[in-house]
Amino acid sequence: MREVLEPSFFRRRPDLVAMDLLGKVILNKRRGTAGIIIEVEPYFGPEDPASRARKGGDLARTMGSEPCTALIYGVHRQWLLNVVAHEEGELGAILIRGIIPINFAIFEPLSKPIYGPGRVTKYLGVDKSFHKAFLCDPYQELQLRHGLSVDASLITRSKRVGVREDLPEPFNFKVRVEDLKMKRIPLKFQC
DNA sequence: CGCCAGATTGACT
DNA sequence: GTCAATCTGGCGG
Repeated sequence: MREVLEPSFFRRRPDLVAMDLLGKVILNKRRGTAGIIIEVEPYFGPEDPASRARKGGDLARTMGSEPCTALIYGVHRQWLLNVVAHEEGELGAILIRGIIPINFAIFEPLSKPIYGPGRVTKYLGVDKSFHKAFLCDPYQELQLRHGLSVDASLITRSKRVGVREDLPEPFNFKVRVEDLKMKRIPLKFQC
């Protein structure tokens, strides 16, 4: 447990990956910051009116790159952290919108949740330099690791935040913090 | 090359 | 409530 996620985890439909990312851990090894993911949004290919995939260029190319690659989207003076996720030959990425800061070593919360994709990257110390980093590699500075298991019944769905033209289905996924069972888990390995 | 819009945030009227 | 900062790609001249 608590190891990095497998790339195959991300080789599925972005909405399914998004839901399963809730409870997982994002870790910045260099900075020593980490958080449990509590809010995400999937973005799909060109059929998704809110997706940067339809714009082409580097963002669209990155959305089609190796699943588990970081995609850093710069907008309005924020860096937004996404993880590439898609089936073979498709495009997709998951936006990380909320975390609970944790002490990774003892796996305990450090503070109230952080909501807002720009605030998440600011807390974690993620910027453009992490663009295209591979997050399923234990030797990378930025990693995605296993964390808590979240029951599907505890996931709330709503429309994606801040998009003008959204898909008919609600694609914002959240877990309520009080529904997360935090328990002390001894660290089996050092990182 | 200039200008616009967007998956935002925080400061200020 | 309003405004502006800043990154990227599309579009128009």
